[in-house]
Amino acid sequence: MNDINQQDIKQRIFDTAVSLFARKSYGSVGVREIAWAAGVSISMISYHFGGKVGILKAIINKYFSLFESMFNKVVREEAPFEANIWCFIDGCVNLIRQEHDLSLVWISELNNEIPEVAELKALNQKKIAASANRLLGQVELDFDRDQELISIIGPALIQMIFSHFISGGMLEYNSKVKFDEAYFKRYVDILSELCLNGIRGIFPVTGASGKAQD
Amino acid sequence: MNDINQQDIKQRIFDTAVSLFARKSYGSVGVREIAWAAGVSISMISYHFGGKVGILKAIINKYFSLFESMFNKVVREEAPFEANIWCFIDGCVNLIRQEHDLSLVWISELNNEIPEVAELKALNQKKIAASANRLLGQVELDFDRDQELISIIGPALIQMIFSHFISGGMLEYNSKVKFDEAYFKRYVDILSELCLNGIRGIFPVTGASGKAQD
Amino acid sequence: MNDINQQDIKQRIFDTAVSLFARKSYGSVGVREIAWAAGVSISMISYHFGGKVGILKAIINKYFSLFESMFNKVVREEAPFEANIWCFIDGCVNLIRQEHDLSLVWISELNNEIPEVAELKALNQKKIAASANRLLGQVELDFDRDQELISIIGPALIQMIFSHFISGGMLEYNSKVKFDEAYFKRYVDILSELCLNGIRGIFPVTGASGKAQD
Amino acid sequence: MNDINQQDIKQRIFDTAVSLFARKSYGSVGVREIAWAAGVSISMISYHFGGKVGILKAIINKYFSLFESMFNKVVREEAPFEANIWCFIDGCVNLIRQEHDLSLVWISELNNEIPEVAELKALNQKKIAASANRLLGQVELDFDRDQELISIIGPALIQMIFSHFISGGMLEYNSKVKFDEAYFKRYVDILSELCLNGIRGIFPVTGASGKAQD
DNA sequence: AATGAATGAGTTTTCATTCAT
DNA sequence: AATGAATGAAAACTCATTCAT
Repeated sequence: MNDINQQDIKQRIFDTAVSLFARKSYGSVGVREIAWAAGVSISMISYHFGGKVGILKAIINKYFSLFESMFNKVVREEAPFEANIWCFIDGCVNLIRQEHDLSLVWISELNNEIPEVAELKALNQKKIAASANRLLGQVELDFDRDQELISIIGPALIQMIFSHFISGGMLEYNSKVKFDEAYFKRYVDILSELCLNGIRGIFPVTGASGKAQD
Repeated sequence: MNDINQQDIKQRIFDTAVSLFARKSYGSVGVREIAWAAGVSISMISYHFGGKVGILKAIINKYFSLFESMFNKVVREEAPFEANIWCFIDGCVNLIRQEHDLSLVWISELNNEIPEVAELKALNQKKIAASANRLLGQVELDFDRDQELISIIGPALIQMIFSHFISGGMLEYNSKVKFDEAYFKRYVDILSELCLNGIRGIFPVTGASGKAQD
Repeated sequence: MNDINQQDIKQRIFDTAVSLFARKSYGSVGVREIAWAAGVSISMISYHFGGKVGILKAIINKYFSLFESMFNKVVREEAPFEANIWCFIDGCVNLIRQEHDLSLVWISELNNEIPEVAELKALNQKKIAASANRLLGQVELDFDRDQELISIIGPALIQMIFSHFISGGMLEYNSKVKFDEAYFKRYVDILSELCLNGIRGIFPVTGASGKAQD
Repeated sequence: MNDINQQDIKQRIFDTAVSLFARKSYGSVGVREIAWAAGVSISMISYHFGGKVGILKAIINKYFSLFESMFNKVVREEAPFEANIWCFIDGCVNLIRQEHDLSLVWISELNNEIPEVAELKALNQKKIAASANRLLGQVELDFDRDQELISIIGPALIQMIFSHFISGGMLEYNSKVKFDEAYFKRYVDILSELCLNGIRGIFPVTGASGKAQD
């Protein structure tokens, strides 16, 4: 084997597993299937990832590093809240589109009960919470009153962003719509409007307009 | 065993499976685990449901019948669009809260690849689409222009409604919030506002205000 | 399958495993080998014994129940110490000859490190110690002085008794000796004499002659 | 790596393997475990010993060379039989104490069924037999009559000597005894007495007193 | 209707060894 | 001399289902 293939194998296992997990869920995919699809021998999975669960952990870690760098790139504290929301949604959508299967595995295996994975989940939660707080830090919030609100809108936003990609087959009944560049531009706009108008409606005067308004 | 137990057994299997599938996903739960947890013999699963997948199909069917009757109860064509949206969200949330595990299994196993289940999925999609159309039928829509919009907001709404229940552990970072009756009242209100304000923002003059408004 | 075979399978697995473990050691025998040799399907091992280690545990338990009932049958507190020693050795030798492989597995896997087996070992130790104490209870011992002595002679006696069966191949160099009934009669006599004369030599006047001497 | 490390590696593998085999038996220890524990790469085992079984062969050879030189040092043909017995037991005990794990592996893997190892066993048997004959050669034996006796007492003596080290955990019920220098002095004395008194009892007049006695 | 023994294909993981470097 | 990636066979075990009772 040459150097290219050596690096290849680990990557090929990873990519194949991501693709299979996304389509069939972690629990329904066996190591054999991954190995066969990747064109490597079964033992390579234990060798490179220490077992099946190791791939999942690698996937989660990978997704988070991508999410984090995306967040740091698109959200700027000096920007207006509205712009940041749009940029965040746009960043998420771009990330999901670029790393479609990876993102899908992450969102799908969120309530995975494997103990080792639960640790990573906990870590992820903290990171997400920290990121979210940076985003929300811009808005003048009465925390005692609005904490509840945030704990509702936060997850709702995430699920909304993922909705198109999760529902997958559910959308097929409407086959006229083409999922092209323009579609996703609209997708981001609509979700962004939905979110901002929604928040404005709920915080009638102060609040959602953000500090940047001043 | 007497007749009471007979019915018992099938029900006990169903309930136990729902609970286990919700916590650990369909793929990660074995028939033995179900049988043991339900206190019945393993063969009973094949006997009553024709196999493991039979339980999943029963779950999906059950959820749909519940969903359908909920929808028919809360959505009224003569009511204003806004009221219907609120009632729909409220109905969904109530259904999820009453049949928490059942709902979770349904939403989680949406992109299950088992062929037999895929058929049910197709059926479900049609039913949901039909229901959604009844809801949306109230609004004056330019279908050629707004079809895209609907195909975005529809799934987004569903995922938003489920967001609190899906994200589960993700919310723990905010431990001050108690998930009581008042919380879910607020939950419905907020999501409803978010949705309606959002739509109003996007359809500035005509549109979202709906036929009923006239 | 008829009733005879049903009971047969578990027993056949047990017997086959005992035979294989005795010849090749627990660690070197796989479940497949056992299943094949016993003419049953591999899953039957997990089914009936909960796994490979379950067979070993069953073996140990079985041996101990045999050992215990043997001990209770041959050792009588009212008999003289010398007679009891002879009877004990004779009982052991008979047990080993009747349950040759079982005994061999037990003695061979004594320092097995499998955790689950260690628990059984501990239990066994207590039982053996209790039995040994009943045997030694007859002798007037200065415990503070003779505890050491007992802790040396006890294991030495056990190993001596097993020596012929452990060494297996080691004896082959002397092929003229036939291992028949007469041989084992001599075997018991010799070991018994060795033991008693040895003890008499060490406890010159009091002691080993035992209470029964009075 | 320099020459020092080269020798180091082979030795480290050997020592680590001896320690692991002693604790967990040959069959239960894998090459990786050895390599990891020794801090060398896995291939080194095949490289230096030609495979896992090569280590075991090396262990057996090593133990025999130690045993042989011990025997030649402690047993002297001109010495009285009793003295030789004591010296032999003392030599064995010292060897076992100095090379505890090595000795344990040897005694534990005696009935190992690996073909390559069986050859070594055969060789060992001859050497032991030859050594034993030198020891017994001192005694006036009627070989036709006493061959049986020897074939019994020989292995019994070996097992007796090892008994303390084999039984390991079995002794724990008697925790007051400390296994110090004085203990092993007593250990040798007791076993020696046991053996000699035993033999004297069996060969009442002639025999065990030995040629050298005259 | 209900059981539990039995199955064989399935699971993941580990094995000792080989090979190119 | 030494490595570590790679392998294929084998490890123990679990799977959902079937079948005689």
